[in-house]
Amino acid sequence: MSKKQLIMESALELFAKQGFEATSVQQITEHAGISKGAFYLSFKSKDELIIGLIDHFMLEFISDIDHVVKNHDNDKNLLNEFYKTAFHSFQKHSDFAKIFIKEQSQTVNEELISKMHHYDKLIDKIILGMLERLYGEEVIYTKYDLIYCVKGFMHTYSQLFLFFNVPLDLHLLSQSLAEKTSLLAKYAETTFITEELYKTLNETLNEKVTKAQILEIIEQKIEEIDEPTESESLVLLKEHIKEPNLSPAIVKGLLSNLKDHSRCKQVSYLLRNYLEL
Amino acid sequence: MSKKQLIMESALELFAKQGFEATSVQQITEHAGISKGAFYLSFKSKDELIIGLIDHFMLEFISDIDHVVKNHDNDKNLLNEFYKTAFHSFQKHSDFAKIFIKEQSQTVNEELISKMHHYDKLIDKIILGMLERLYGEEVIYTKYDLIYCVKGFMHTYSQLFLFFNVPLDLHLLSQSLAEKTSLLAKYAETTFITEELYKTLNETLNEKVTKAQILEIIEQKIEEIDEPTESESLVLLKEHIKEPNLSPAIVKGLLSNLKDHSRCKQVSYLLRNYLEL
DNA sequence: TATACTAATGACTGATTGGTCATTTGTCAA
DNA sequence: TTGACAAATGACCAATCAGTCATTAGTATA
Repeated sequence: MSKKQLIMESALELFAKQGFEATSVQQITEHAGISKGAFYLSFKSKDELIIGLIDHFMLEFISDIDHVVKNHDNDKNLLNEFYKTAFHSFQKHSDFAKIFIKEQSQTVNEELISKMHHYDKLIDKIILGMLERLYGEEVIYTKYDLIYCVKGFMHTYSQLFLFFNVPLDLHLLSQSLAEKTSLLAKYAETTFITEELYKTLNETLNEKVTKAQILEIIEQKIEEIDEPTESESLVLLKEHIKEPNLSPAIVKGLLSNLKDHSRCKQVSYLLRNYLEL
Repeated sequence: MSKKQLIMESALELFAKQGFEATSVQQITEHAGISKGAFYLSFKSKDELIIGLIDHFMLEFISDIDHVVKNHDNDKNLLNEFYKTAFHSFQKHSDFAKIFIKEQSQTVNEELISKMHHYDKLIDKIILGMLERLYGEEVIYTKYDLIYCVKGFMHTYSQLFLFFNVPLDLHLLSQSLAEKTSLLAKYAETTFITEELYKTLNETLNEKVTKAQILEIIEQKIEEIDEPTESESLVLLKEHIKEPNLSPAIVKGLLSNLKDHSRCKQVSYLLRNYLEL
């Protein structure tokens, strides 16, 4: 494990327990068994660390639910699978989920706030796509409102397994929320969040991932990954992004090499978005 | 205005903007135009201040919605009035609402956590009473689940006017949520939070379960369960709790016998908590 | 073994924290 | 005007913070 990963894991645990502000760099380095100086060899600052954590896990979460919505072929079960995937991800990375909920609107750091909004919008987009696919014209006026209901459900119910250590039947939970969502989609008529209001709320942020950002993420992944296929695919794609030199078919093939690798699928998602595929 | 009130108002503003941890006593006293020493004449510590704030506003909020539920005589409009009152209160005390959402699960302070749980339970009770009054037998199995839906709606939609400064039509919002709640109450069937799960959650929140309580729960389960493995495991664990006589490995094994049985996993959870495993 | 280079250390800095307390200021009645 | 007492002050404390950097340890090459 790289030092960077070691630090991130230690920090994750402490941030989840105490919150970001209340956790000192000293505590993190002691918990990781390294010196304070070593921390600053991996991260320029404490802020850079939390942003790294947010990026890492949010990308994984988003690529997970995006994958389900894009590739699940049984519409009847899609809602169910969506919730199951989301909650499974929360449970798997419960320390991160705690941090995410805690720092969601509590931070002072400007960059972090816009990061959060950015990811929130990506989630919105995925939920919206799902609702459109499932209900089409039926929800044309209510879909923006429904996004908030879905997120409301996810928030309240996720508290259950995040902050009370209760064993829960995620399958039943997903089924229950799928039923509720479906009921609202089919019968709710009084919409509060219209398309216009939704657009107004979100017009604040509209930034794409920059070339530099995506290159940095790929480089980080290359160091992290040992498997030759994935590693080589990443190197080739990195060069292609610096200066396009591969045919669409090759790019697509390389991306599919990454799609099913658990630690590469989020970068695969980012690349698909960046290359507009 | 008393010095105490002056300090509370200044702190409210700063906590809402920056969070509790990130706001220093110095900042508060400067903002209030008093000396640092004067702060400690009114409050024994910074923690006492935040607890005072939580108490003050939560009591007002809770008495507001309780009053609506208890005294509103037109059942047809009750849901609507409930949401309107809640959101009106959020809007009127938006600084406090921000603090409440931010610190809800982020704080380290033990007293504050139990305060929060206490008020959360009071809110639950009010919502539950409202649902029972409106739908009676109809929601006998779904009402605990519905509490979480109502709170989910309140949480997501309140973010809108708390963190985006957009003028919103609270009347329409309340109407929309009342319709949604009513739909779920009438048609939702797949309940996730059963009465038993709800009670389990709230028991663990409270002070620790006592030995007598846990023994009683186990005895009740033993009578309820027919399967020999689960039943025998319960009997052995009961003896172990009366007087510890089993090795950690055996205890762990017995608990895992219970974990996957749908009607035993709650008691398994309680035991794990009680035995601090 | 000698050299060159990177990785890692932890004592240190200056700033800030929550909280204290000797001192000053303000307000009374006598 | 004086004395008594409460209200208010802010310099001060030890602890802790994020971040730095001269120094050392470890490793690879010649």
